[in-house]
Amino acid sequence: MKESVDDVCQCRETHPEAISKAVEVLPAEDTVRNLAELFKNLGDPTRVRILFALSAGELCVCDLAEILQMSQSAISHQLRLLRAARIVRYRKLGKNVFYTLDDDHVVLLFEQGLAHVSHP
Amino acid sequence: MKESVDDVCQCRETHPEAISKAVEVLPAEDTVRNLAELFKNLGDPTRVRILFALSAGELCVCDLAEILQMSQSAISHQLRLLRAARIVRYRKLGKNVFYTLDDDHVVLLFEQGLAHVSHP
DNA sequence: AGAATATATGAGTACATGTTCATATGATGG
DNA sequence: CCATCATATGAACATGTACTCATATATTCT
Repeated sequence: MKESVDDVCQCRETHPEAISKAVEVLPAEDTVRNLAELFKNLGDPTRVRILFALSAGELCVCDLAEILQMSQSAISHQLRLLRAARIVRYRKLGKNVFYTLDDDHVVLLFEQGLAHVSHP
Repeated sequence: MKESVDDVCQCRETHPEAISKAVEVLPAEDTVRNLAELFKNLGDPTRVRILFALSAGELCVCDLAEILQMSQSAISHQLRLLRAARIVRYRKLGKNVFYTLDDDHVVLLFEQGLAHVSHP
């Protein structure tokens, strides 16, 4: 990510008021990055399905593999990401590891997202 | 994406009730794909910033390049994606093309997302 | 202790993604 | 009509991603 002021558009006809208004609205770099990261984590069909499944209740890795008809390894890799993003939580119980949604924000995001997907 | 039933986890100790409950909750393939696609589109810092900027009002490509301090080309490529996803709308006016948020779902999603990002 | 089960992880690979650079398109003004 | 400005787009490239396969870790049972 190289930065140089001259990389920027050389248009002359900008709209200063609109620009400063937009600049004010822009959140901190960190916030933007975290928000994008969150959405990126929700932006994969496998993870979406995992999270939908977990919205019905606690499940172990094996259950998820069965539900999604995917390999245990594939599921495990995805759960790793979701754990790192603190989207899911887990508890070990014997040989099993049970996963749950960390909170209900995800469900709300899904509902909101579905409202958009189910277009006009 | 290869599919074979034997690719699936060979655990014996699954939880049938939890599984069928989860399976019921799983939306159609299409729905999952569309939802994931939506989130994927929101899952990039550049696009997040573009959308935040647009939440303050209509902007032309040039304005966005100035605001984000990025090349016109980079912005244009991202707007292409956002257009295709029907997240933004545009109108041509002379040499300029002005972009706006297609609806306010995105703002709601951002608010919801920020609530999650601003942790416990 | 040793076998079996459940999960995690590292390497490898095919494919997607975000940017740059160069150039095309399309509108406006001399 | 030609030059200029605003935007769009294609190719190229470097990086990221999602899976598979093989293997490691950890727990339970005998």
